[in-house]
Amino acid sequence: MLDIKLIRSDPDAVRQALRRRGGVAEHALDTLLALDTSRRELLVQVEEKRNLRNSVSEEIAKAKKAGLGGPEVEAKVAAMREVGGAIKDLDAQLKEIEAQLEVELLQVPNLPDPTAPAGGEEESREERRWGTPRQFDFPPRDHLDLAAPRDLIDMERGAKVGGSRFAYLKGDLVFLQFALVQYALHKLAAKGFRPVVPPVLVRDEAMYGTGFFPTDMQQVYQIEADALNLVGTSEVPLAALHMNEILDEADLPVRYVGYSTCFRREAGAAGKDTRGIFRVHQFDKVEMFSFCHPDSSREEHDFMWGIEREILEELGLPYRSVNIAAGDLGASAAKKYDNEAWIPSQERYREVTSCSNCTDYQSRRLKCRAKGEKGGPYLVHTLNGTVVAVGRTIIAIMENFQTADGLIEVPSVLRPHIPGAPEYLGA
RNA sequence: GGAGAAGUGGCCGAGAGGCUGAAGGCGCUCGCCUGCUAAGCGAGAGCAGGGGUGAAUGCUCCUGCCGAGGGUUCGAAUCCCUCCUUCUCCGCCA
Repeated sequence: MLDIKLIRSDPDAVRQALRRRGGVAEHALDTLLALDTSRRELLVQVEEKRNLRNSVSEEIAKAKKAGLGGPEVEAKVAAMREVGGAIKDLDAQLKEIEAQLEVELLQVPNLPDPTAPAGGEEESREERRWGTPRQFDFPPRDHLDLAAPRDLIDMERGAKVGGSRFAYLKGDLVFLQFALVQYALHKLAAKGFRPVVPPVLVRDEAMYGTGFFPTDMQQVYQIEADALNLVGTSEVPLAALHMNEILDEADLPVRYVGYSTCFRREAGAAGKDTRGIFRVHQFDKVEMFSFCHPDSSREEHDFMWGIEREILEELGLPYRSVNIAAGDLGASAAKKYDNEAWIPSQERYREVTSCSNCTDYQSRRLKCRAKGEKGGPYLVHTLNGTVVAVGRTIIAIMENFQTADGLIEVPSVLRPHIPGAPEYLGA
């Protein structure tokens, strides 16, 4: 959510920034400004009436205390009864306008960072490239084919039990999954991120607070009976962890690394990435999250992006990093890097991790602030980044490190976390 | 799931329709005082929204905030309803 005061005081700057996203929600600004104006007009009226009522009520109290009843007091009571009615009416109008304002405001995305390229998807800019896609002296298989001989990924039964885009992960891949998780958690904990296993079912409040509602509602599994939502990423419960709180400035940046299962409806993705576990309804992910001082979120963003690259490099996965264009950013993000690992079967780079700076967009909704000796409270900045998206990383490892015999070489950093510390899986 | 109890400022805790944004205590900040510290004395201190004013850090006024949201009333921390949370007992359970 943007600051209505900013929109009020400098609408042109906001307009221009939104234009870099391709003009999203630009049209909403005029509505927003009009609503804001009538809101403030009404507010003054209501408050004047409240003021009147408060002072006259006090007079009534004094008169009664002094034992003075009589017609004068009765007249005042009657007058205030009327004022009370007027307040009620005005209040209802005010509530209505505030609700509209809220609806509009919730739909305006964050202002992009100046260093995010303007324009749509095609304007996203490759910033880095690491490693060289391997030249195979045999035809490389994709992750499903590699899994098939030892039944490591069972899509058929996944579909039988859960429907399409569900899978059973079996055998060695389960160990590989937890090796990745363990490796990621250890690394992040060593860098000062506090490990967290968060709730994966959350209230609407958390979804709105993080900006997934209302924009991405159709991507979310909603449990109507209990008014809960399955999270698509632990970013949601991690961000909401400090909802309605004032953090101590001395504690900033407050960093967490969360491990959770993630659930996504993938509505509108029909026919896209249908093979294997690249795009499924359920996957596990290790996610990092940071609440930081507004002045240092750019550095924090680079720090977190750096961790993501370090991990891909330690795993030995060739990748490239892309600075996502403004028009392709999620609603909450001001800037985002995607890290794309080379997927041999697709002969292209595909997103495995990403890292977003949401500035104060989420914290304003979440009411998450910090306070120091000098000043505050002020809104913190929030950042999130994938540490390991287990499914996609497994795919990348399987495909990049396959042997002609169909074995999978285990990245050395993961071996200690697998029983027997094997060099190859499937041996 | 059933039966009870409770949610007040950074913390503890009073308050049971009318100068209560909220006693008292602890903690905190700034003065004063004693050679330092402690004690003592004095003062101050919350958040949000809005109006006025100023070039500005600001000043000033108003409104709201005693878990959240409604209601009753001239007036609600106090009465009523709904929800949330916590605690106790029973049941169930990994």
